[in-house]
Amino acid sequence: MGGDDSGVESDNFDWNTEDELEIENYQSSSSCLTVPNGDAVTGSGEASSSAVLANSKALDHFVGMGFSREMVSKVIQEYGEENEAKLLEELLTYKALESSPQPQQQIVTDPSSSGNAGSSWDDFSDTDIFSDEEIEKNISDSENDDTLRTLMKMGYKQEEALIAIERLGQNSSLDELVDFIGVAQIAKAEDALLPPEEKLRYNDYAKSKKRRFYDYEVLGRKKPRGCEKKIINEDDEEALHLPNPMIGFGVPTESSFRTHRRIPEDAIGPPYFYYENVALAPKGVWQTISRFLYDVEPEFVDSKFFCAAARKRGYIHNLPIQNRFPLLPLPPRTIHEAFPLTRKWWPSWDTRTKLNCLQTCIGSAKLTERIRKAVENYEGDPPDHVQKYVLDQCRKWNLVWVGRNKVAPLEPDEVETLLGFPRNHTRGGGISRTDRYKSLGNSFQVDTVAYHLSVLKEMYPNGINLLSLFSGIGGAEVALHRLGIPLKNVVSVEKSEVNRNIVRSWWEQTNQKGHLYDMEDVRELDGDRLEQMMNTFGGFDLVVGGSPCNNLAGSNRVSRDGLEGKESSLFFDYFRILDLVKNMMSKCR
DNA sequence: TTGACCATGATAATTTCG
DNA sequence: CGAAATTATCATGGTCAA
Repeated sequence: MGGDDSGVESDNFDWNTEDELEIENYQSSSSCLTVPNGDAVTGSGEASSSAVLANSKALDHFVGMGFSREMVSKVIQEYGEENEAKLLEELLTYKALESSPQPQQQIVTDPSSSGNAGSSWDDFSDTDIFSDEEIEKNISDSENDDTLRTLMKMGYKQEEALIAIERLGQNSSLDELVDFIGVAQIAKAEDALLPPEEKLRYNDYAKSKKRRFYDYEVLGRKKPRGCEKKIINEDDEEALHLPNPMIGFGVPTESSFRTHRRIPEDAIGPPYFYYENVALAPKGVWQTISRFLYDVEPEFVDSKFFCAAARKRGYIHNLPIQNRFPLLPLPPRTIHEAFPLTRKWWPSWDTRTKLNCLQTCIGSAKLTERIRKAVENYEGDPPDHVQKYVLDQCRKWNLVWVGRNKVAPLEPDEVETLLGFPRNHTRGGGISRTDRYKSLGNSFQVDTVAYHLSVLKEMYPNGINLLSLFSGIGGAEVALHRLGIPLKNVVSVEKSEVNRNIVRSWWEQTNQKGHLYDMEDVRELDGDRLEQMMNTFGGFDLVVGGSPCNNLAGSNRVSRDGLEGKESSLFFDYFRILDLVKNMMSKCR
C-alpha cells in the first residue's frame, strides 16, 4: 500500500513510481533488444502501392506486424479491413505461398483452375498433396492401412511411415509415429524432407505447407486442398476432437499419461507461454488459435479432475509435460467432500457428484423458492417430472442442498475455494457480489493451471518474470505463488479495475518480494513498451493469458461471433504480444 | 437419425438500496 | 430519485447413446 496502489491504475502504465530509476539505468546500459521488423514498424515512408489505403488503421497494424505494405494493401483491397482475423490469415497464407517453394510432394492441381495465388484465391481445387486415389494406389494391402494413410496425408513418405510403424509396432499412436518420423528425419539430415527455407524461417509468421498438414490432420481438420485458400474456408472445418475423458496430457488422479509430445520448432521456449480459453468454442476456433500459436496442439482439460466443479478448457502452451506435480493438498473432488454440510439435505434422487461449470451468473433467489415449493408438496420422493424439473434447474444453476427441500446457489467464497483461490480473494475493495461472481466465473481453476505450470519450479528456482495478459483476478499469479515459484516482476494487463484491485491487494497481502505493474489494455502494449520492460527485467520467462471467451461461449445468444467477436478477437493481441516477446528474446540471446 | 444432455454470456425489465 | 443489484429471458452448437 505504499502510496502507489490502485489509484494509478486508471492510466496506462505505472512507470512513474519506484522503478523509474531502475529503468533509466537499464536503458542506458543495454539496448540489444529492438522491435522485430523494426524497419517495417517505423519505415512507413515509402510510397504506398495504393493511395486509397494510405491512412488505413488496419494497414498500419499489419505493416507494424512485419508484413510488406504492398501485400497488406492488396489483401485489404480484396477483403476490406473490418475482419482483421481474416486479413491476418490471408496475409499468412499469402506469405507462405510466396516464400515457400512447393513442398516436396507433388501437388496435383485441379486442371479446371490454374489457381495461382495472385488473381484467383477463390478458386478451390479439390486436390490434396496426395490425392486420395493416389494414396489408395500406393498403399499395399496391410492391416496398417488407416495409420499409414493418415501419415501419408500428413505429408510423410510411405516408406518413412512404414518404417515407423514397423519399429514402433502397430498399436502405437499417431503421435508416437509422428515423433519417431520427426526424429528420424532430423537424424537423416533435414534437407531430405524440408525445403531449405523452412529451416530458416523460425521467427517468421509464414507457415509452411507441411506444417499445416500436421495442423490439419492431427488436430482433426479436414484434409487441406491443393490450394491454400481452401484451408481457410470456414465451411470446411471439422470439429476438433476433444479427448474423453478430458484429461489433456494427464491429470494427477488418472493413470493415463502422455509424457512426450512434439513441439514445433517455432514454439520452443523460453519464453514459455500458456494460453487458455473455453474448450467448447465454435468450430474452427481452436484450429485457428493453434495455428497462430505456432501449431502447438491444444491440451483440453476438465477441472473436474482437480476439484468438485467442471471447467472444460483448452490450453495451448509450450511447457514440458514431464514431472508435473499438483498443488497439495488435493482439493476435494466431489460435492459432498467439498461441502459436507449439504450431505444431510441431499435427496437420493439427485445423483450429482460434481458441479457443472461455475459461471458468471447465479440462480435467483426466486428460483430456489420455486424449487422449495415444488419439492415440499410431497411426502417422500417427488414424482419423476418434478425430479426432472428440479434436477434440470440444479444442474443449470449449480444449486446445492442447504436445508430441507432447500437449494441455494454457491456463495462467492465457496466458488473461490472451488477454483483454488484463497478465501475472500475477491471480497472487499468495493466489489459487489454480482461482480465477484462475474470475475470468478471468468477465472482460471488454480489447481489445474498450477499443475501445468509446476514444471517451471525446478527450471526457475530463483523465480520468474511473468507477463500476464487478461489477468482477471490473477489466477496465474496465485497458481505460481502456491507452487512456490517466486514472482520477480509481474506485468499484469487487465481491463477491469476491480480485478486489478483484487490482484493488487492479493499481491500486498502475500508479501510479495517482486514488483507488480499493471496495465489496463493489451492494445496499449506495443513493441516500445515491451522493449522498455524487457530491458528492465531481462525478458519474460512466461507469458500467460486467457483471452475473452464471451464471443465463443455457448451461452452467448447475442454475440457468439467466434474469434472475430469484439472481445474474443483480443486473442490476436495475445498472439501479437507473445510473438513480439519471442522475437525480442531470441534476438537478445 | 433422434433425442437427451450439456455449456454458457448478454440484455432489458424489475426491484432494492442509499 | 437515481444507481446498483437482481431477475427473467433469450439460442445454439456440440457430444453421446439409443
